[in-house]
Amino acid sequence: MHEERLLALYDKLYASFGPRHWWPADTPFEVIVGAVLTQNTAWSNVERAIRNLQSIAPLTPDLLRSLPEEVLKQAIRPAGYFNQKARKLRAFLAVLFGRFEGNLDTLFALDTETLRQCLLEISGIGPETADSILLYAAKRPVFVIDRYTIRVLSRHAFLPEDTSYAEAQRYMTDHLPEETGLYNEFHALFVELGKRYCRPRPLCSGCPLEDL
DNA sequence: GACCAGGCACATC
DNA sequence: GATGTGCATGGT
Repeated sequence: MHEERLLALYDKLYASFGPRHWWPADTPFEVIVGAVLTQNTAWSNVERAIRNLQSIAPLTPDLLRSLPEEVLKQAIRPAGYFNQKARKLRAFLAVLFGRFEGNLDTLFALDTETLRQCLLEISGIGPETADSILLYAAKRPVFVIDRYTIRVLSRHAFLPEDTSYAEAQRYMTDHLPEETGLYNEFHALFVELGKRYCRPRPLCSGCPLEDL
């Protein structure tokens, strides 16, 4: 029942927007950097920050770790909260180099639950950032919830609008087949709908889901 | 100028 | 456990 309606939503979104080809990044490490930089920030601003970093050298853990504090901050400045985000990226690198030889493959060798806990212990990485890394960088079947996901699901009466992250996540995984590819596309489609039509104001103008 | 954006940590009740 | 606040840039 819930599953049918969710899949109907998915089909309608997919028919409207097509495959989103997420995450918009060239490497798993770039996914991680983008996931931190996009916290409460428009993606267009993150793109500038990532371009700035790439203009210095290919975006790798070693490069990022080698950058002086001020150079890093100035590069990511367009993404906002640059002091905090510089610290968050450094906190991730400290764990990556301290415990996993600076090697993402070594970090990603952990099982999904252990990896999620490991990420959540890093200051600056919360549930959405951790799950984005799990799904889009490590390719694990973990459903990512974000502001748009909750807004779309509540406006279309799947969930109350004050639903917590964990509750929304469980709702999705309880009512969908556990498939990385489905979770990947579905979340990306939520974001696309959210950005285009499901905004705080005006509410739902021209939304392609009106008859859902 | 107000509002919004692919959150999170921390303080406080 | 719920609620409030600071963090910062750039587009609409």
